[in-house]
Amino acid sequence: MADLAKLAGLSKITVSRALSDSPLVNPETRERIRELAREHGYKLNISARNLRLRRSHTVAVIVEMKPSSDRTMFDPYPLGLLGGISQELTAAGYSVLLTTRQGATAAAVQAADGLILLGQGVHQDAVHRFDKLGVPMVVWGAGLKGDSHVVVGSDNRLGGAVVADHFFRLGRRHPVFIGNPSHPEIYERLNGFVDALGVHGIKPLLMRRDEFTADSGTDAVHSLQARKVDFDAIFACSDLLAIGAIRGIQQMGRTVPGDVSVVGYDDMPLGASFLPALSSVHQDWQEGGMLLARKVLALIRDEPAQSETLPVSLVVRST
Amino acid sequence: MADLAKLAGLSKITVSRALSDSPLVNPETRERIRELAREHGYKLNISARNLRLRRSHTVAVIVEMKPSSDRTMFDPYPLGLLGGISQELTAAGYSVLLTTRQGATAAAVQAADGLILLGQGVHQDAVHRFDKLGVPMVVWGAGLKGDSHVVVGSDNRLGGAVVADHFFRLGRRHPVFIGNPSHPEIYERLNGFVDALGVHGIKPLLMRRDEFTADSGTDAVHSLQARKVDFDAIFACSDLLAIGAIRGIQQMGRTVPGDVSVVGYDDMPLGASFLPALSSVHQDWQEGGMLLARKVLALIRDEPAQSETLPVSLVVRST
DNA sequence: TTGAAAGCGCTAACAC
DNA sequence: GTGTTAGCGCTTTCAA
Repeated sequence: MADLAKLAGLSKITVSRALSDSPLVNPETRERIRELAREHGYKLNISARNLRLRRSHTVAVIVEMKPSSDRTMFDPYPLGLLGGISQELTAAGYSVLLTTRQGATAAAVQAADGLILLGQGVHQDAVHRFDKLGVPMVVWGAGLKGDSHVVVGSDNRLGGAVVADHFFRLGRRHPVFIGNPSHPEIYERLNGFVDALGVHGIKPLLMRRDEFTADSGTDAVHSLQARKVDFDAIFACSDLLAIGAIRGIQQMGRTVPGDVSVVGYDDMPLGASFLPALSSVHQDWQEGGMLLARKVLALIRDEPAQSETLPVSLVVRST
Repeated sequence: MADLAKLAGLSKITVSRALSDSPLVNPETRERIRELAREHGYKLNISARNLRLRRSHTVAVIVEMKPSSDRTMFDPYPLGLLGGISQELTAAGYSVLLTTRQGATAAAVQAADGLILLGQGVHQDAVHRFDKLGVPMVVWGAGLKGDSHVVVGSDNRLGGAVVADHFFRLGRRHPVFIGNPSHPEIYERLNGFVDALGVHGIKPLLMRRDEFTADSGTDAVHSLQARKVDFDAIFACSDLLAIGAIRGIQQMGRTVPGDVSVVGYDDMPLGASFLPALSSVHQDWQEGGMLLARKVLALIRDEPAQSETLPVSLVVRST
């Protein structure tokens, strides 16, 4: 900047103002300086600016990247979120600092102006650990009632409810839920499902399955068969589970959707091109990421921010 | 730091040395200072350090996040890479700055000490754009011969070759390749496949398919049938394609693996729990990410770094 | 083994 | 509309 100032015959501060679009500077002067900067390949020194402004202009995104079979954290899911987050933060002049839980002790993370937690609900210990940093924080997932964190997540209750409605309208009266309700998000799906069916006096059966694999889905259906359970609809809380369930149903000699309706969750590409094409609950990850970003930004600016749930939609295909 | 110095009755610089593990400082003094720092929740100001050291201690990772059907960029893939990158860079005291191509004009990205490009091969225009930044850069994908970029990628030629060997040992003599060889990585797979088969005097058929979906795989098989092609093995360059191909084969009234052997690529979770369980070429994304990170770090330190390909392995399951 | 001085590149506050 | 001064918090000389 000092060099540009010398070249332009002006002072450093005028250069600074010109480059940061300050209204204090004469438009012509500004253009001249900008041109000079371009010409000489000038680049703003972020560290110096951040030091001066006492801000890092950075938001740390802490991701659970260990692909555990326990959690649907592999899939298109995290990338969609990250895309939305990145887009929104970049537009606001903030950087996205990507870390795992282990890496979160790094000085750069501690210095972040804000924190976004992905892949762990509010219930996890991790959240409390990061609470202590005293930095604006937003969490993806399902909120706990009475919890004071800002949580953004898709409306899992609604997800359960729309599937319930769908089944009821199809005349299904013996629905089954497959999944692991000890995950808060899954628990909400189950809840929405149960409540919406309850209105019609229907009580679904819960088949608890911890793994989110196709095998696990097939196995669940085999169990139903072994227990001679009468069922005509399955709501699986992941697409892989759903696909496995369909396989199990076909092995029983029954048809989908003739004898049994099946709906999955997440609307993964594989489901759409599966045969029969899987009906599934769709969530807009990108939008979720953008919302997460906007919330941290609000908190950073000392503006209020509330938890928010995103709508989901049922994509009805052939199952 | 000045505060800590006052508290300890020492000078700023001694505090700085103590906290950065300088051998110049008395071990007892160091411990005393560290204890003090902990006690008072002292946090290093990264911007100030970076300003002084004239480094950002940041590596920008530029990801193509638009999930195009053209490329398998959704999937576990990028997260595995990102995990490896993050792990390695964090351990070296560097931060991972995540951006998209659009966001790459941000000042923070321009200030990065290094660049990692994901999701676009060396052939893309994007690479040349980033070249101009004059920052150490490493690219994921397939290299071009004669190209001077540092490229890390899995050994796609080997991937093709192991599948060829596998087919030959099974007695298959009429193999087909399904995929889009205009992608450099896919092109290499095809090449390895063709060359390894050529040794045995076998010439595979290329079924060009641009989409990496299951439908596209099914369609490819239907085309083979319509053209009355005699085939007994299919190498699909994605798992989704392979699954679609298997469906097509079954619709023809033929069996997998009885009549036709099928191998996919990427070894996605869905393939393993597909029925029949899909054989696939496995790549170690995590390791790839770590390697990418180590290469940029080397370049940043002005050490030499060469392109490198990672081995892949064929996971033989039921197809 | 410790310290004093200097300065990295930027911008807010206050003149003019 | 432009300039001067000062200082953000750190580490590399150089000196003791």
